Amino acid sequence: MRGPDADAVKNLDLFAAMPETQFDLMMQASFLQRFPPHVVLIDEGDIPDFLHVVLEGAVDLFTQHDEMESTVMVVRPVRAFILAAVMSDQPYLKSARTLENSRILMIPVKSVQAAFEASPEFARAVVRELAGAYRTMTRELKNQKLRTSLERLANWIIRTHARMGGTDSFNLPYDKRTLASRLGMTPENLSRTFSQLAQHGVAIRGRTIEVRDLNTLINLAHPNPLIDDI
Amino acid sequence: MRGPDADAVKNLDLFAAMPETQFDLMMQASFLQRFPPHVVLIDEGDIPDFLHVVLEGAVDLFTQHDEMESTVMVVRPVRAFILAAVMSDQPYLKSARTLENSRILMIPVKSVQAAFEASPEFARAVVRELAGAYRTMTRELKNQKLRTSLERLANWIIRTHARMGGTDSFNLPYDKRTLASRLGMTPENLSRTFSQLAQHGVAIRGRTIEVRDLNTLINLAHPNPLIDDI
DNA sequence: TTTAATATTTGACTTTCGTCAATTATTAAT
DNA sequence: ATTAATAATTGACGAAAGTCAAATATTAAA
Repeated sequence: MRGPDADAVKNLDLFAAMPETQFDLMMQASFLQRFPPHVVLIDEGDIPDFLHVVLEGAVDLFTQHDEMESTVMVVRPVRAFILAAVMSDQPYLKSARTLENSRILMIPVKSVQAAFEASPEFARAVVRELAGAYRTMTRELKNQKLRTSLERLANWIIRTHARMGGTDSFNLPYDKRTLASRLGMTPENLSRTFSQLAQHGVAIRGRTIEVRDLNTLINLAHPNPLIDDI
Repeated sequence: MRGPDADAVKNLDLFAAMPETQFDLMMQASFLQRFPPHVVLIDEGDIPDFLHVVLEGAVDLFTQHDEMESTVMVVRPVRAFILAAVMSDQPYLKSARTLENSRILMIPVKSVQAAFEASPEFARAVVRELAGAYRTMTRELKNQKLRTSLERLANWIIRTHARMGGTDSFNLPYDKRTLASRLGMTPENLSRTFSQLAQHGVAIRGRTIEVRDLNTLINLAHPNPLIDDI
């Protein structure tokens, strides 16, 4: 792979410090694919064969058990996902599916592992990435264990509001079913929880969320830098 | 530090492949401390100064927010903990306190980072450890999001039963308050959930758990290798 | 041991959240 | 634009889990 896509990938923290030749070697073994929405890219339990990088679109990392299903996170460009399974040669613990039309770069596991052996810069970056992923998961577990669903939603809105640039009103980045699952609740409960937020400075019209009174919302949500990554 | 303690540490996956001289260098900068039960070793939010290794006793990794507190995991010998914060120079996301009389090895962050730069073997081990820690946290989150507290307790018993060597009856490794928190429920709810398990092949007398009918218990719990690490 | 402190259990009750079914919106397809 | 399909909301209800207080156990201390 070459061109602007390769540049975008090379600009990732994960690959930026890697020697150019090593990176090119890895890219030569990799390929790019387009997928329509709702295509399953990874089945949990499978042994990893590729490191995936979202270049465009969005990927839902989810998991199933008994009749239950839950979205763990949504990955957006440009970002690699499920590095831990790749680096440890262990079965995927999460499945992955596209949420939208997406372009995904697939780097063979062997190439990633070879690059890791060959490049100390890349090795350092892998450690940073894994440590960051671990910490993200720790935050998520804390969010889940220490908060009610009202608080989780309130904090999600605060965080997303900030990510969208702090503009008063923004659109949901994915459908409410996915958001509910991501936040660990049912769609019905999400719907009711949204209504509750009317008393706390938030207005919802369809997919549009308007933060009318951020202070009131913060007062309810109790955002915490050791949970919310703010 | 020298002697059998150093040997135990050197035998950890994390340090086993490291060159002897490098390891000795690290140990020279480290020190060993004894702590009584319920001593706080780490406060979440602080910047890491040591990598900790439990040599004896048990350490509770927990987190607090609003009036809530939750145990994330209990670390037993011989095991390092909170490596991710150390490797990424970021604030601890969890606090740590002893549950019992414990001996803790404290390795200065600088020494760990120096060893990481100097030894590719250690670098590889760090990646394995972080990837494993990430996966443990992923499992924990799945456990929390996909299961009821009855199922979490049932699976915890199956797992602990297996770890204790599969003997029919074993003792709780820590008090019920901590177990409840670890499993994401209140002590009252744990107590009631234990009673429910009487109909599913488990008998509880004080701290002793007897697995009377493992098949019945498994039938309730639905253990899953992608959650339970079995 | 006996007492005091702490941990656990139980009861009564509330809150949170899930389920199922019926509507109502929204989106996609003809 | 009309229809069909899908998504979201609402109501009615039940189940799961939390809270508070009191009663029992258990453990630690005198």
